[in-house]
Amino acid sequence: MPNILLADDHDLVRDTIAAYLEASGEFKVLTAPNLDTALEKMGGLDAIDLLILDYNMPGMNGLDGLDRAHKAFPAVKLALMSGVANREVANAAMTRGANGFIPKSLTAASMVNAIRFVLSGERYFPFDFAAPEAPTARDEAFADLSDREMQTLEQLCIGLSNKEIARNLGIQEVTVKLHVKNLLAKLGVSNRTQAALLAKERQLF
Amino acid sequence: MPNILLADDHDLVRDTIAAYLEASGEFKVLTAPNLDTALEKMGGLDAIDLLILDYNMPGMNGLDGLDRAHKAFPAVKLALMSGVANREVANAAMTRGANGFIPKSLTAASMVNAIRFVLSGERYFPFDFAAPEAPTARDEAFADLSDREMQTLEQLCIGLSNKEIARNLGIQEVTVKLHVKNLLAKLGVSNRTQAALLAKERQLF
DNA sequence: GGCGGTCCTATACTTTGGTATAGGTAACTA
DNA sequence: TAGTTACCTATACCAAAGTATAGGACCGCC
Repeated sequence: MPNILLADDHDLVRDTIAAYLEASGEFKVLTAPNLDTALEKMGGLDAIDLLILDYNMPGMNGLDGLDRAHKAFPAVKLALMSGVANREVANAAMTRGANGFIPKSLTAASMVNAIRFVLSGERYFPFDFAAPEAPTARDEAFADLSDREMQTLEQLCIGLSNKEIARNLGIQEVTVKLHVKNLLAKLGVSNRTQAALLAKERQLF
Repeated sequence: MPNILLADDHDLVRDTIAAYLEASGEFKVLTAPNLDTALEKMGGLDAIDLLILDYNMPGMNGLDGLDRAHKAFPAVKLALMSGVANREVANAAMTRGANGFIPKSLTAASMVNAIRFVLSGERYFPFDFAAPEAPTARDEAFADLSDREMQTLEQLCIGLSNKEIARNLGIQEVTVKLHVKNLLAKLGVSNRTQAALLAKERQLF
């Protein structure tokens, strides 16, 4: 019987999903409340076949958690689970070596199918996991940002002033203004607050 | 056997929690993906004893959904479920007539106990539902905001300018500036972007 | 009545944010 | 080689944001 390790910081979600999977009689399910204890458990006696990671969890900053798990246990199959992630996140997860992506919009039965599929060595990646996912013209816009504009946006997302950003990046305030103006245009918003809100909404930082 | 209606927009979470509750053999569980269909189902044949609402769900803007449900079916017990809500939200829910508050940090077994408790007519309200909940000096700060300041903050969170806010609220731009200045001070932040970010982080709007 | 609070407005001011234009460097590319 | 792009800087200007102070209207409260 395959061993599954499920890492999610919400006890309720974790317990119930684990119970549901166990009830199918097909899997043995271990759980962990965060990435670190998950990795510890994987070093233990039980050989884990599949690690399911929640996207929003202590220790998982963005997709870096995937990399950590993959590096530590390259042989173990990885699946990312998320309630909010959009297609971009799913895509990024797959390119980083994940074997599956499980949106929480899935039904419980579909999840079991997906897990079975992944365990059999396939990659499960529901391209249609949600409504057509609004054109996302804006998500593409983020890709158009230059390095400096990206760094500037990151600082905007902490609510810093142009002056502070200039100091942090080691450039002049005028230059920051330029970057801000350009990134506002690229993102199609009209001021820094909207830019910060948009970036946060897209879970960029 | 008591009838429970569980409303959550995440299929996976909803299905597994419902399955877990059903498996206890103590309840009959119906489900709905949003508030509207939940209210529809309650108008049907089955008499619902307890309605469990997810805090973040289409149709639930903040706690208004609680009010709607309570007005439509005053006799039905209400519980709010949330993965992110802080103590303030829980408190507000209770003062609005909810019979229980179920944080997703609860274990599955505790949830069943809580539901049993609520169905017996008690109010379940775990004051200690999370880590000591970081001093949250700032969460209290939100309570200090006057009505107008709150409305102003709400508009800030869409990235509007003072001029636009003034138009929306039907007051002068100077007045908006005053409200902004005051709310910045109360929240302990130094500009509108930080205020918007903070409010969003606390899931206020 | 007076007191305190919220809300609104006004004038006046400083700082910050955003735009426009122009010019310079370096790196990569056709 | 010339052209493109990202990056940096400069000057200048206008708009928006934020601060300070003062005053009036309304309310509930002691």
